[in-house]
Amino acid sequence: MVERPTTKDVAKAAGVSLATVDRVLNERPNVSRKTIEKVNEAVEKLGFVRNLAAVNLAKNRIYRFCFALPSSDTQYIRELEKQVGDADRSLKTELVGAHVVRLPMDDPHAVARYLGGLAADEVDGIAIMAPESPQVRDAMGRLSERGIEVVQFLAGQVDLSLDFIGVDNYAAGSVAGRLIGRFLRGVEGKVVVIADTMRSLDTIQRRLGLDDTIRRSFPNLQVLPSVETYSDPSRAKRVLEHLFGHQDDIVAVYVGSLDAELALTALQSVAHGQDLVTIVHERTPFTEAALSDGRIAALIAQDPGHAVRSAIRIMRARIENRDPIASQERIRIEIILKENM
Amino acid sequence: MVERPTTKDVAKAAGVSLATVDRVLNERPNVSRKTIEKVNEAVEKLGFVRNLAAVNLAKNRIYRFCFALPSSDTQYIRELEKQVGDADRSLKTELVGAHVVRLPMDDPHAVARYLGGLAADEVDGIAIMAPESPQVRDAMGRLSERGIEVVQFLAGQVDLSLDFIGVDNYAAGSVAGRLIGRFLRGVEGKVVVIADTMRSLDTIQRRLGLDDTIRRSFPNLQVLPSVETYSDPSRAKRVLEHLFGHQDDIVAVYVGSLDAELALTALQSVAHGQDLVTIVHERTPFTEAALSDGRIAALIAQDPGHAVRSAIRIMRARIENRDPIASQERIRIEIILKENM
DNA sequence: CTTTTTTTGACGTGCGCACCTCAATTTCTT
DNA sequence: AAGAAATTGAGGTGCGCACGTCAAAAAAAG
Repeated sequence: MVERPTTKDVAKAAGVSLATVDRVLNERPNVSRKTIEKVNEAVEKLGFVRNLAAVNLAKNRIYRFCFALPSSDTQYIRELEKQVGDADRSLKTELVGAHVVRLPMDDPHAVARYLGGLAADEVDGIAIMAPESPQVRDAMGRLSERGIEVVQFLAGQVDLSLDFIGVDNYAAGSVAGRLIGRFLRGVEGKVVVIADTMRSLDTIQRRLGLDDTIRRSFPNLQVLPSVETYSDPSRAKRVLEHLFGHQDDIVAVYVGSLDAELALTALQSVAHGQDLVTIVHERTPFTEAALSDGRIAALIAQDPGHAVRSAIRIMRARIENRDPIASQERIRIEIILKENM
Repeated sequence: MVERPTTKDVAKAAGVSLATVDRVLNERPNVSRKTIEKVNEAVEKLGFVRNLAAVNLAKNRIYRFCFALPSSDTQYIRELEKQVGDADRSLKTELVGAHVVRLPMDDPHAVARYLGGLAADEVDGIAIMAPESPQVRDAMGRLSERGIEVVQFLAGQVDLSLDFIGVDNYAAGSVAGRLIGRFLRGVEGKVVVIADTMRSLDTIQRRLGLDDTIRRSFPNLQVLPSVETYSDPSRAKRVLEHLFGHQDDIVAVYVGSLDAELALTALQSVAHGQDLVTIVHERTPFTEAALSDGRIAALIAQDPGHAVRSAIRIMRARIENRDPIASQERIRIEIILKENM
């Protein structure tokens, strides 16, 4: 049985009092440089590590984390909401709570207004899934200054100094490119890209990754200009009909946004019976079914449960002034086939 | 600010004393059926959840977990060892320690002897990565009875009632099969399977998965009998030379064990310049390099860091009599291409 | 109804740390 | 050297719970 050193041991080893150790450990004022060093040396020497249980108990701290998700009600968002609920339940015992708010992410002012109204005594951290916009970015920065931990969740604001939880979308697009190229093994033809809208940063990055990989590694393929559905089924069908009417050697389809269902439904009525290599993003009941019956060749996904838990761990680590474990928190780009569903 | 209910609140709500609440919560004897129900109802009503920090503090409990890994010194095992070290460091603050012991896994008696010598006061749980064998299985069962939590780590004993951390190897083999079939897109030819030894359960299961998928979905391919290297480079080279000398339409190679380096090195000298779809298991510096430069088409992997952390969480949950979060603990079969390394 | 057994209550202690107050001491100013 | 300021020590309290002791009350057995 190995006894862990306590603050008392540190005090003895450093030749100072408990109060002083406390001052050093909690970075309170009025401690001389020399004393700080003495204590830190003792900490090093003993390998002292704060007992988190005791810290949390003493602080009697409850973490309340909020996930701001889009109000659009897709299967993927619903899955995220469920994961937040699960995390909330299973982390109760560890003194953290998590809840969801739905915000109209297409209205940056409304989002910024909501964020602006948040107070540090109602929530300790917030994970925001909002598309890039200056208003939102500013609001996030201000939250951060007000002492609320902010992370970007699955959707990015460019080059902000906040933590980002989610995959590298350029790489995700590249993966799609390689899968399509590999699955077609030298066949010549054209690749259709379908997206909700190409104005979203994530979609743009995925498209770039796809283009670069295809251009570099699969010159037999040609990527067509993106088709935007604007989440409108009839529009989707119309533009796809036009496309398939004018191009006769389409061999692959890549849906670069989150609404695979809309895109694939439109596609099915337009390109029925054609042998297409189809790649879409994210696991949902719909995409899983499509993968099972072969309408989709592969799925590129990021685990929503992992993303939620990771966001919580990161916010918590930041609040406690610890460094998150980078390797644990990196969200992987998952490739899902029928066999590893 | 929401106040969490405490045992005191439960006592008040149930109309009993703190001592009685304690008796019920910790399942101590001498409590009447009625009282137990009253307390449980109060717990339900208030949504009371034990404060883990307080529990751990009061119990002043330190968890010591052990990872029993094979003494064979491959890159993958070394990576596992590193991950255990990382976990040990980052979980210090949460009162858990983890360390590695290396055992000669090819000697079941030695393994069983080591396990038999373990006492419950030196370790709280052990994760064992040992190939299937009756002796080891028995020893694990006895450990479990002696109050040491045991989990099977990445290598399985069939149908034991212990937790298993690792991927479904049949599915992993199936994934390999689908990747090979997809990447070859109808090309006819033969698939070579290379393994350290086919006597390991994991390897057998992967082979089965591969066979079934190829047979069902890719009748253009034919899987050849497995080649065993016995971890011997010269033997590997010899048998592969023989194989490639007698078969002229080999189109794919699947390395079903963990020693991709040995197999690929032998392969390279034998089948230099041939266009083979090669699939191997696990990320190591070697396999990553091979993936980068195209010698490997894809990697099938299970995240060793995740596996280690998952094993620790599961052992801990078992000790605390909690249920692990199934979805968090499932190890995924990862497909890794150049683009999502 | 008494005796035995079971059930309950009251109370104390300690886990390791944070945070607070009030002196006592040391160091710096002028 | 005297006062002001900075630094340190001593000590207490409480976080929520586990665990132990002892006595009182209630229920079961005779």
